[in-house]
Amino acid sequence: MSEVTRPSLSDALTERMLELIRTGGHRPGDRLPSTRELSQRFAVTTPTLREALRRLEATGAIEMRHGSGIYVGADIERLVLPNPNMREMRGAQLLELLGARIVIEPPLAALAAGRATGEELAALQRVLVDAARHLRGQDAELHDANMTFHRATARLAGNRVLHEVVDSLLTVHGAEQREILQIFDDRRRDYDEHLAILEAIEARDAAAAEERMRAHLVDVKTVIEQRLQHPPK
Amino acid sequence: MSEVTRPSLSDALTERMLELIRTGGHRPGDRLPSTRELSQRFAVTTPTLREALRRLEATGAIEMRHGSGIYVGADIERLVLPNPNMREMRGAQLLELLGARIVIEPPLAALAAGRATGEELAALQRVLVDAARHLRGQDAELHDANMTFHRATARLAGNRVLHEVVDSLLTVHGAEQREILQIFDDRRRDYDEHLAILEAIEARDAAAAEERMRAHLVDVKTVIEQRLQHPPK
DNA sequence: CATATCAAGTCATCTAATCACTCGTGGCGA
DNA sequence: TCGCCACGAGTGATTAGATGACTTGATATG
Repeated sequence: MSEVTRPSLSDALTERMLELIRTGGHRPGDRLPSTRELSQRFAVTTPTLREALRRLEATGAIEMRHGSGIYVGADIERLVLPNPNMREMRGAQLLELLGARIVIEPPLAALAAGRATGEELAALQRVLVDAARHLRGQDAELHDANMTFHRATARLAGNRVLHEVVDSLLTVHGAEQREILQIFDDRRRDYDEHLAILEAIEARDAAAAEERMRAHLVDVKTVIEQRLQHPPK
Repeated sequence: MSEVTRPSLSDALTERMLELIRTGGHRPGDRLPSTRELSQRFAVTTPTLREALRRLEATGAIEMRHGSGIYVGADIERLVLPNPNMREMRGAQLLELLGARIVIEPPLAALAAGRATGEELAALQRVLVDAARHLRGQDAELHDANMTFHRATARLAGNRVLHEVVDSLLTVHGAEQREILQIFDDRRRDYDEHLAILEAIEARDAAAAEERMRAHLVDVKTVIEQRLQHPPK
């Protein structure tokens, strides 16, 4: 069974700190307790506490001033940790991850069909050629090639924010994504569907590209749902 | 005069780590040297190094996997530390951010209409009531209330991954988002459109909810585009 | 061929100090 | 009285080495 990522002590600490700031009625600029007091209150040592604090500092939630204290950041709304937080989502969320991709990626395929240049299309082709080479190779390499296709398609859409979102989804949820591929386990079908998407984009048929990308992801999701209910012996 | 922050050892370390990733020819997914080796190379102790690593982890530059190693994150290109760092707010990026939201949020509104419970709807209503109170108040508070509506709607869709995506978009690009609101500058219209979306969700009319959310965001985008071309003096 | 076991490599955390910086306070001299 | 400055209590920054927990690939076993 795939344990994705353990919740480390320091992960939990980060959340407890956020909780402390939120429920403690602290406002931007307020000073928080000292590191000594915090480490005692949370029953961890200084270095461990500091790791949690550094994460909060990196996202702007707090500010650490040498010799002075720890202060609540100006942007109180920023009390979310994008990366470590997302990674803690696990397990049954395979389906939710696919659900998210079903919402986001098809429109991207349509956009890509509308604006991809010849050179970009050639690059996308090479990605698939590369994937074909791994059809009988190692799982890891095939997985990489498949993910590269989705990332590349997202990039062709020409919206950096959306590209970032897809990229981040596939990276942050890399473990889940890998598990999905393992359960899906139909290399040929994956490849064929990718090819169909590429052809639609090459033909600059936005509607077809969108529909094929959606069908592709729905396909995968359907298989995963079945496999989860009736695990193959 | 308050010198803001003096460069601490760990600050410098963070930058040296970034430098190592960039100039070391590392690509996303590559494994970096072990903590032990890194701490020796930089001549600091493990805890100090870890603080720097945690910051990089929080911004997505790297990923730390217990027992496995430290890996280069996906967005290797835009690695910035948020301390005194302000994000660039270029016009093109504002439009791309809105473009992303136009792709993602309408389907979420549809999902929300399909599954929101009475209690959740009541909560969403309260958010709008709260926003109404700020229609003549401070910019910051109104902005918060407006963003809360979008976040809350995303949450109602019931897909944690998608909710996380929207939340993350509004948080990470908080500065751009605030600028958008400032340029848009039509409080009444914003509020009315939010209200229309809420009504569609309450009526469990998924199609209408989706369409109104899309219209709302397209509205905003159109205004931003015009304002960017013909800035009001 | 599949499964179970094992060991090396790696991150996570602990402990107990010392060093470096900030800022208010009070002494000192003018 | 006023202003300058030295000082110290409080706080964050860093150190050192050791141990625990986890992952992963190799090996052994059925």
